[in-house]
Amino acid sequence: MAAPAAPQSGPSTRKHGYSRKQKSLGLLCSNFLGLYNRDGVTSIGLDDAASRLGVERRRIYDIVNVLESVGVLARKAKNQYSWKGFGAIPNALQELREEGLRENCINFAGNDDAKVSDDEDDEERCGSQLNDKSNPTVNPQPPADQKPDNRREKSLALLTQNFVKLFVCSAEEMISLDDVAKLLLGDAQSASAMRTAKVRRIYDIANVLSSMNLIEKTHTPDTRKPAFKWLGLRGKEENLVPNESRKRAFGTDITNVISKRGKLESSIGGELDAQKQRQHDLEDSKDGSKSYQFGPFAPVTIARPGNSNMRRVHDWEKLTSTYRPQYQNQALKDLFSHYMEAWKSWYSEVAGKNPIRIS
DNA sequence: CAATCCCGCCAAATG
DNA sequence: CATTTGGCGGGATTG
Repeated sequence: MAAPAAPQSGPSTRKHGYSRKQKSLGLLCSNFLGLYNRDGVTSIGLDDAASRLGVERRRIYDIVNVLESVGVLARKAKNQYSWKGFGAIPNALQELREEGLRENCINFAGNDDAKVSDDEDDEERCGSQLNDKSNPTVNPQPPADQKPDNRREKSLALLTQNFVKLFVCSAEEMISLDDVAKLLLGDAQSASAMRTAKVRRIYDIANVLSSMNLIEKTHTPDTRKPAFKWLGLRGKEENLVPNESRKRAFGTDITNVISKRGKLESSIGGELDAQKQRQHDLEDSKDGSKSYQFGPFAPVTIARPGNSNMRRVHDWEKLTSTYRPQYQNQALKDLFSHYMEAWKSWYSEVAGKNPIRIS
């Protein structure tokens, strides 16, 4: 009983079988976003989301927690979240930045420290480290905190906050996974053991953040180590998406592939849903001289010693609800090709680009 | 082999 | 007490 589900002994099926990509948190998040981004949506029920996305409740919590940290959602009540939209992101980031800077008491003031390649801005935790029922340094709720929120200290939400603060506060636009883990761990001394555990969570966060194009997975130029690049509101233009057409929500249910890890569809016989609609109507790409290597500004002033020169970076204030996936990762892009079709369906509807009427 | 991270058990919060 | 939230890490997948 409870046999771990026969791991489908015999992956003899050369190319078919279980694909973990199809169940990734990132994809799920994209579906979630696509499902609730249309106007008219105000509240989101966890059960509703879970069933419509075809996943267990647990997964929704993961997404919701990180989305809330960026302002896209807000917990309203039990089982109930309210949709704030992408427009709420700039503000949320702003607050995170200020909050992060405030918490950052220590200024190290290290001069001749000079890290070999990348320097990392300190973050949270400056004094206490071991369990001490003192005040929890980093915490939105300053005083009157008697509740043992030891749990909250390790919550995905908080981790996400800190993750974002890391980028929003410093001028760094690329941080290696290793550093992130180290910084989120609680500053100094990083237990190699605990780091491994933490890394799992970081992957979760990164996937969700990636699906929103706030960050992108890459690796350091020099080394081949995995890293995250902060995209922020880069590439956000108020070009289209007046989003004022119709608040009609069609039965656009996009369920994640129904397939469990240990099982493989035996009824799959090349379910290539060859959409008759051509899909090579790539948007943009109008000019081939577009280099998004480093954004228009990208204030990556490596000047660390000076620091404190935090002039207003970017102009996050007018972010539209536009949201177009433009992955560069070969892996993700490949994955997305399949998903793209479904995506474009609703996207074109919302964008009003192609008044296609799917009926 | 190492990096990535899905799945879901089961324990804290709530209601 | 029933439910809702969500740590946490085994171990499957991928690279």
